[in-house]
Amino acid sequence: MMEQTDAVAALSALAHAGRLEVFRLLVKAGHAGMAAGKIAEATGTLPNTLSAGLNILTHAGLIHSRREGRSVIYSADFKAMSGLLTFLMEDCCSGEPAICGPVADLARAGTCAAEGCA
Amino acid sequence: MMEQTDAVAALSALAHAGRLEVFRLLVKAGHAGMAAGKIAEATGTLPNTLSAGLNILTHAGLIHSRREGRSVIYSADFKAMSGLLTFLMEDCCSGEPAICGPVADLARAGTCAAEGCA
DNA sequence: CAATTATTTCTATATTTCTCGAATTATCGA
DNA sequence: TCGATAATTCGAGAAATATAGAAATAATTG
Repeated sequence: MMEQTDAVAALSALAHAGRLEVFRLLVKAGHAGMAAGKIAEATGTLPNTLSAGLNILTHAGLIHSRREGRSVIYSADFKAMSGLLTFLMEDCCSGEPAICGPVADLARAGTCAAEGCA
Repeated sequence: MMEQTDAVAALSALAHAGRLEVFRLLVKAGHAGMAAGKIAEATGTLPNTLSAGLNILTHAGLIHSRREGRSVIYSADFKAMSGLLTFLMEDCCSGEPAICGPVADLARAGTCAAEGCA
C-alpha cells in the first residue's frame, strides 16, 4: 500500500518536463531499459543534468538501474507506476459508481500481476 | 489528447502533500463537492493557504468551482483525472504486452465515458 | 446600511529546486 | 598502467515555490 509521502515523491519526480520525458521513454523501452548516454542523446540533456534527474526518479522508486560494462542501464519500475495510479484512484467516486465507472475499473485493475512485471 | 505541458501542470499541482490531500478529498466527495471552508476545516489549513492551493489545482484543470450563496463549492474534474492517468500509461509496455497487461488494460479503460462524468 | 461570514488577493520572506561547469569515479582496451 | 569512454558528484548562482499576515471582495442577515 502506497502512502501519501511516497505518492508526493513520485508525483514530484514526474512533475518536470525533462524527467517526465525520461520516464515515458523508459516505459516504452520496457525491461530492456536504456543506457544513460542513450537517454541523454534522445532527450538532448547534458549528462550531469540528466544524472540528477535519474537520481530523483530512482529515489522516488519509479525507475531502477543496473550496470552493464561502462554503461548504466535504466528501466521503469512498472510495479511502482501501478501503485501510484492505484493510489490516485483510490476511493474514486465512492458511493457513486455511476460517476466514473471506467476509472473505478481501472483502480481495481491497477495491480501489476503479470509475471515479468518488476 | 493531453499534452506534456498539461501533464506537468497537473503532476506539479498534485506533488504537494496538502494539495494531494485536498484533491483526494474531492475525489471522494464526488459531484457534490465541498465548500472551501469545509476543506480548510477537514485539512487544518489556513484559508488563504488553502485558497492558493485550490487556485493551483484549478489552473491545472483538476478541479473546478461554483458559487453557492456565500460558499464556493469545489469538486474534482474526473475527466481531467482520467486524462492524466491515460497520458501516464500511454505506450506502456509497447511491444511487450506480457510485461504489464493489467496496466495496459487500464490505459484502454482510462476514458471517462460515463454520463455524469464532468 | 452596518455587521457577519466566506473566500480571495496582495505582499514579503523563507525555502526549495533547477541547471551548469568542473572535478571525480568506474570500466574497458591497448 | 595509460588513455579513452561513461556516468556521477560537488558547488554555486538563478529561478520557482510555499506560507502567512493583512487587507480586500462577495454574499447574506438584521
